[in-house]
Amino acid sequence: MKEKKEDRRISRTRRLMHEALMALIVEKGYEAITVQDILDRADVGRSTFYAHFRDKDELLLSSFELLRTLFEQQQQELLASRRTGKDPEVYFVLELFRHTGQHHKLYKAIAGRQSGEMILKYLHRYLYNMLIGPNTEIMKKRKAPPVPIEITTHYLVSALLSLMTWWLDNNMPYSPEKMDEIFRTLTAPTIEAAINGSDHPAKSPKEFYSLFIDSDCCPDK
Amino acid sequence: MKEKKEDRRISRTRRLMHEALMALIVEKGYEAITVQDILDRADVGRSTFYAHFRDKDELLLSSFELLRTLFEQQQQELLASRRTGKDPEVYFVLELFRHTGQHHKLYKAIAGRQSGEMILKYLHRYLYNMLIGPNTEIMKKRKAPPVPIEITTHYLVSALLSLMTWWLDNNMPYSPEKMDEIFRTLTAPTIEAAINGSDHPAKSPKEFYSLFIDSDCCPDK
Amino acid sequence: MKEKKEDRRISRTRRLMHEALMALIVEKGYEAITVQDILDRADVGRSTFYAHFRDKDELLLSSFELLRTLFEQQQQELLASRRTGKDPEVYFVLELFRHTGQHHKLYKAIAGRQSGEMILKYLHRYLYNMLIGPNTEIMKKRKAPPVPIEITTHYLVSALLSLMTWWLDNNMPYSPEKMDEIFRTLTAPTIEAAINGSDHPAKSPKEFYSLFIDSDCCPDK
Amino acid sequence: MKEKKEDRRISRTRRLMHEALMALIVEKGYEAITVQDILDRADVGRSTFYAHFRDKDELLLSSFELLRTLFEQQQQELLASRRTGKDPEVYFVLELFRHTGQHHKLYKAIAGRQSGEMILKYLHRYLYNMLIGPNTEIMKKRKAPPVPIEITTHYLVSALLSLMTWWLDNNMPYSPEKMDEIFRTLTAPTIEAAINGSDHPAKSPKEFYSLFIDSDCCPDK
DNA sequence: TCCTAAGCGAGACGGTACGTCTTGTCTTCCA
DNA sequence: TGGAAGACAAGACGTACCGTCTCGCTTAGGA
Repeated sequence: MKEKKEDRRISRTRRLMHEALMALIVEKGYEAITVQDILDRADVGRSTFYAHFRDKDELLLSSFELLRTLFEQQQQELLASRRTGKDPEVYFVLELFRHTGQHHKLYKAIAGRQSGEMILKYLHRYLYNMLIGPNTEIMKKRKAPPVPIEITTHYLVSALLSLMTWWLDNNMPYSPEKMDEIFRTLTAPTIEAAINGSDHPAKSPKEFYSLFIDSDCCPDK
Repeated sequence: MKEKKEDRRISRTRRLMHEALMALIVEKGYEAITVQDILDRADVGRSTFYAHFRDKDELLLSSFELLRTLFEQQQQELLASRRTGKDPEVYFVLELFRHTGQHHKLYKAIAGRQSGEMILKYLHRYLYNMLIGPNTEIMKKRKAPPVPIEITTHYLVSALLSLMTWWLDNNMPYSPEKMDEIFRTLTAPTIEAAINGSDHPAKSPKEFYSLFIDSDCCPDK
Repeated sequence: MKEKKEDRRISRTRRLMHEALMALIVEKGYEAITVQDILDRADVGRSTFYAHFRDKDELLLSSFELLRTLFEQQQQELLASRRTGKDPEVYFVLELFRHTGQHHKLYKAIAGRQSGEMILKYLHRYLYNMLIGPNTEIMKKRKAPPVPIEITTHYLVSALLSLMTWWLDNNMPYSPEKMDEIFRTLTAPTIEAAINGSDHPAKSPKEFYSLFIDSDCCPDK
Repeated sequence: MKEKKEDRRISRTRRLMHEALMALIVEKGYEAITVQDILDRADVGRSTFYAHFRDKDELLLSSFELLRTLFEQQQQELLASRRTGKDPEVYFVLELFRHTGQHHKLYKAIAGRQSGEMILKYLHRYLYNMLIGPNTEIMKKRKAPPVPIEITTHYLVSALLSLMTWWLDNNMPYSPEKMDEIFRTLTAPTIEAAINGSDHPAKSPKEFYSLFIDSDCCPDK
């Protein structure tokens, strides 16, 4: 009981700092934020900050884990509520797009310009771990897939994240549902192909590249 | 005549700074480098540096453009030399893997952990511009592709880059040729599907996700 | 009865802090000591410390008063024990040198390099008050001494303290008795001169300075 | 010639900092001064400060050496100008009192409250070195002085400094000439006594202490 | 016997100064 | 006279202490 109170006091400070960070990220972007900015906004002492976090990055990561936890809780609730019905119908990627869309200001500020690096790496690892389990399961049933399993997984995660960042960077011109559909359209055949040799094996280079390179390309500026 | 000499002098300075940057990147990674480090290594005055480049990033970009130029020249030469023969057989992605493999120390330091952000953005833009032209051409001939063309292009570029970085970050366990093949295996069906509705339209979500998520996934922590 | 016990409890804490301070002073010198050091050493809570002392200095002063009390008690006892005999023979300065010599570790750490300022001021005041009474008495009996009485007193105290610190800083190369003798040798004529015009009045500047400055002195580096 | 200019630039910054320090010392006392205060006052960057001085103390010492140099130059000039006449008549202690009186604001702020420690130590060393030479000379001519020579010198220096600080702390109630006279009155017999056994040897303790301690002294509060 | 007040430890907290570091500007010198 | 050298201002960083504070614990005396 007493522990609870102390915990609350402690986390009050942490919460203040998280909130300050979030507000500041939306305002001026992560990189431009100074530790002092956070202190001023959160009305917190410098030493307090460093007592809780090694640096700005650790605070960001910590905030991010809060977001992740939030997302996962929502997923659990959704799952639970729908399970009462007959059909679960909870699709991860769709929910991810929805969640991201809801917090788009935050995600855009975070994953858009800078700091993206770190956060994207984090997300990549997170999603990778999410997929690697099921994927390995599936793979074990088949034999000798034409593409190594980690590559496929890495590839799929990158693909998802690239759609995500494109979506955010372009002000979300489509609905989460549409994005989900696009994702499925683009990756489904790849998955098919990567798992079993698929019906049509890898095209020869010549065949493949003739698909879209038909001129002496003079790219860029 | 003297202008020539002066030009050389100038570029001597620039070259020194480029070399210093490259050496330092390999040594300690881009982010950890200080302008002062570069000055010391290149034995150059502070003002000299800022006379040539706005900041560290501009120097990196500048160095990168040198690399790109080198790559393009190699491509031209290759193309020229092979064109004398009957069959061009110059495949862009393959050459890209080869080139990257050759300079892997540099690319790893640059595109690996740090600084990746900026350089990857740069590369993304570069490759995007390379593809967007041909792609648009192709698209015009078809009608109403199921996925917007910019998304497809963005997607493909991200896919290529993700393979690239995976390859570098994992110490290039496969040959460039193998990577090229993997790339083709993974993207060919996607291209097919994105351009014309393909034979099999997007699977329903339920169908799709059942492909690899068959359990209450409890990823990571 | 209860007060007694409580007092004991209280003073137990205070005693711990005093002891910690003393030990730490000998170890690393007063200035280098942190309040935290004291807390750790005394195994005492931060708030407890500040409940007893405003700051580090107050603790030092308080410790010092303990020492002074000790010294005075010793003096009283000595006085009492000797008074039973015929001749008191308790000479203040001599006892001071003896006392200081006994606790030289402490005094050296305190009055040597650091913190000296405060403690020396304190001692100065203490000794000054000790002398000012008797001196004034004596002075009243004479008329118009050539040097104002406060100056003489201040001077004598400084002289004593300077011998004291010299003695401590140089690892006490002489016995307390010898130091006492030196003190008397150096100050007796001054006292004589300061009180009554003495037999020989102040020398003229020329005469005086010719005593020891006979060359163009080029002091120091 | 060019060096001169550079020197001037460099010293311009240093001069600004010295001036700022002096002004601030008079205003609020040395200890209360923050490095930031100095920077603000001198309109100088933080790094610049630390490029020139390790810390606040080093700046103070440096300033002090400037003062010392000033004093010594004045002495030289005085000496030179008077030497043209028949009689040098430059008396060191007198001039010291005069110099101190001229800059009393500064000296009071510096040597009064805090920082005194360091500066007084410095002065002590300075004056000690000034005396030790001539004194040793004189001593060599006599044999076996009753008080070791270093002690006498240390004693005299302390005596001078104690008069100095008393004078400053009490708002200079006497003229430099009077202080000089007092100094001579107080120290002349001591010097006499310390050098040769003097006419009257050290009084016995009983005799000596009866001079001013005639009651059970209850000093201090 | 329980109760209440105080001494106490633990340590979170706001605040301030420090000395380090890096950046980009600006002045000065030299060839 | 234009480029190199490097002094400089600006200001963020992470560290170290400080003195205040809130919180429960223990304990001892009075009910």
